[in-house]
Amino acid sequence: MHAEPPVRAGRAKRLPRAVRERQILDAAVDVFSRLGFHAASMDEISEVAGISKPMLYAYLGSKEELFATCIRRESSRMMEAIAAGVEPDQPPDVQLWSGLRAFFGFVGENRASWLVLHRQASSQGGPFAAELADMRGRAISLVAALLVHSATTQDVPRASEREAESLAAALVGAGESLADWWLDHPEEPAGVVAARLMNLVWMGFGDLVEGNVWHPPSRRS
Amino acid sequence: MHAEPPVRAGRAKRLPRAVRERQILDAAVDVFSRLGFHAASMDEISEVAGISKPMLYAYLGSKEELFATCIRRESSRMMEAIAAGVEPDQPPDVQLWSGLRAFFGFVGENRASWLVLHRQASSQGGPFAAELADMRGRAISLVAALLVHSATTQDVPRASEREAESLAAALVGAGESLADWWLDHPEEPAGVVAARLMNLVWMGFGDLVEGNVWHPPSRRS
DNA sequence: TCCAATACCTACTAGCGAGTAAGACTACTG
DNA sequence: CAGTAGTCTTACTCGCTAGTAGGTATTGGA
Repeated sequence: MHAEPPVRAGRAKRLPRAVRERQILDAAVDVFSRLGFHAASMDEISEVAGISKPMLYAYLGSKEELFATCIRRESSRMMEAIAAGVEPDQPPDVQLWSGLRAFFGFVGENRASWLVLHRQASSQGGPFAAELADMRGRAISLVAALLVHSATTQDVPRASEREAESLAAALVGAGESLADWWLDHPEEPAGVVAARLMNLVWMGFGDLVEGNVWHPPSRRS
Repeated sequence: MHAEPPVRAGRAKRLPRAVRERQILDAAVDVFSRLGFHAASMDEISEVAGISKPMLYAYLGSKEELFATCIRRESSRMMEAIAAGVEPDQPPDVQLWSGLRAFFGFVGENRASWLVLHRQASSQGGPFAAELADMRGRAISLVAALLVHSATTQDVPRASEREAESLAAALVGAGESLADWWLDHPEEPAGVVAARLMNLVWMGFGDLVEGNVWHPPSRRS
């Protein structure tokens, strides 16, 4: 009746550019993850960010540029999280295990990021697909290198480059799909989901149906 | 210079409704697979189909209805192809193998269908996601049932319902991802790609890096 | 206290694309 | 040669959204 700013006061508080840009990117990731690239409107993003549309354009450029920036930021965050979690001096199975743990940990704590990266970016044909395919390609190459390395270590040089890469693609896809499944069954802890995938790809169904499971080497005993 | 209708003559030849509907659906799958749901316009679909826009609406309804119809048709085709390829009276590993062969065979011969199903449908939040998730869910359940069955056959009842389902989700995702990878490496035959995935999920990396591979039981020797 | 830079806004334009109104062509039926 | 049912078209309306023009607060320095 006489008072006002419960939501969306007329004018936003004045803030330095760097801070606003982060807020805008946060809002953009949120909206893009919920609606997808096309269905998301710049009006809604600006509203969620708490500023007006021209600010968006002044700071982040066009809609496409904004989306690309989101993808770059989120993919960097994810790759860093995984790199931080992996233990490079361990045997291959342990490296894979720690990588999977880090991946599922990230997804669990950054659902919006994951949705933008996995669903939205891959389905837009624009320059984003390239951006995204690039990150995905790096992940696949990483896994492929791990495979080749562990194979050659065992004196089994039969894994060709292409074979390793295709297996890595399958593994990455399995991780993505399992992450999606996990979003619908959030009651499970990240470690359990990661362990399942680890068992699948390391042991295989053939072993699993016979009761043979993989488990991490105990740290201290 | 005096004759013409190489492209888009003024008026389309008169055809019975059923035939036109098939043409329209073919065109729609093509355009949707290239551009995605939102970026595809009804104008372009009608042009590719060789008719005018009101025909689209008269026969197939709104854009959403059209897309849903595409998804239903293509998913049915795929499920039938897989069902036709699987051999129900065989042991679990052979069943899985024949299913994978059928799947990659279908994708290889129906790239557009696959793109619509996998990329476009899953990223639209509308009622399509439900439609698509439904088919995907059926596939996952099928695999899960196969897993549970093969586990119980071996007197290892430890695979819980949920565990089997999540493993099946991972496997389906691995198949999808590998199919996408395959689109970028089409020189490989379907059977080779299918065999790789079969080895991965049945034997596991642990066996593969040691040189142990799975291969189908020879039919006649 | 003035000034300039930077943050921020309201209020538009422009164009694309879903969906439709109203009618024209074709073919079969009597 | 009607008449009628089904096929097919041109030529719109109308809403929505990317992007912008032009102007107003706020701050910090001279």
